[in-house]
Amino acid sequence: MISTDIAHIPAPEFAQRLLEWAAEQGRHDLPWQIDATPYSVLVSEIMLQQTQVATVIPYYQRWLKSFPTVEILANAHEDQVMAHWQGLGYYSRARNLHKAAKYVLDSCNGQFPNDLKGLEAIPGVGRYTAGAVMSFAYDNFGPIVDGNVRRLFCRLFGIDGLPTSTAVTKTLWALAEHYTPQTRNRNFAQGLLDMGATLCTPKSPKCERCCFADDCIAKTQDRVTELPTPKPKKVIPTKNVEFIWHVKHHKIFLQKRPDSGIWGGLWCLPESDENQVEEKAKSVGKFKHTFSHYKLDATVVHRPVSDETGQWFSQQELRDIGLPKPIQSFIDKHFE
DNA sequence: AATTCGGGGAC
DNA sequence: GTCCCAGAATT
Repeated sequence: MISTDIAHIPAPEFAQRLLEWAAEQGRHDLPWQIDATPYSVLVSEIMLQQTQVATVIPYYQRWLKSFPTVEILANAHEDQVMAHWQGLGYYSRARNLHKAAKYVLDSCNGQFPNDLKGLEAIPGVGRYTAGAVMSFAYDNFGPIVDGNVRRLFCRLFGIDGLPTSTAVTKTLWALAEHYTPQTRNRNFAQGLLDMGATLCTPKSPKCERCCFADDCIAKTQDRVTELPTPKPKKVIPTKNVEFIWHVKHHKIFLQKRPDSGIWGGLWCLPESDENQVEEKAKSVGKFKHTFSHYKLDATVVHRPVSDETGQWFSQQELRDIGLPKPIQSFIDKHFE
């Protein structure tokens, strides 16, 4: 149980007010809200992890067109799966979603689990996604805590401390379980997300349209700009990397990157082993790229490569595999 | 408890 | 440029 000291709004009243707000001001035309099935909800939720709605929409549409059912996804080739994820980032999500389809087919007799525990056993599905599938696919009890809920709750209940810290996270989940009703869960969960995404935004929240403004600790104590507690920023390092340019007979030589690490599972120009580099090679070109946790300073050079370690691709074939965008863009400039 | 996974929207 | 996004898995 959570103390009424923090949860200062009665649960039934909270749900009622949120549902009413959602009916009037919520989002009702997102692609994954149409004919939601456990599979389509899972696809959308995995894509939406740390990724904004506007970015996901075209990927979601293409995905369901190519992989309309969990069976078709399970039987698809990995390269085709990765190609559909090209440019979306966090590529382990794609590999896990592929694994998830195989898991549902092989270990669940093709039937999606319909409880939180069963859903969390699916590769790539954590506590948030399990709750989201329960709510959106089954319209059943499924508490959710994502970035939207963190921000909304930290303000509404006046919670200090880093919103992703262990202590605050524990409080947020307790609040989510406390306030999540037993009915109308689809509308309830959607309302929470809509409120965080469209009203209780990081900057200049639209408190005048909020159904909880009178009860919001941050608002009533004029601490909206202080909550949630901002993350301390840190400087990101720069990595210098060499990629290898190997072109023969209008074909380019690529290697599949290991599952772990950046661009995992994508085809890419071979990366030269720094320890093996003895002499300066002729540079083909350079490019820079910024990730969230480091900067990449890349040089592309001519170097010998063992043919066993990869495959040759024509310009045409490059379109059917997943290449990192900076690599794709470099190749487009220099190939042919 | 910290780190590692991308890329882009919004400002 | 900065901040952060319908987080999960790994160390």
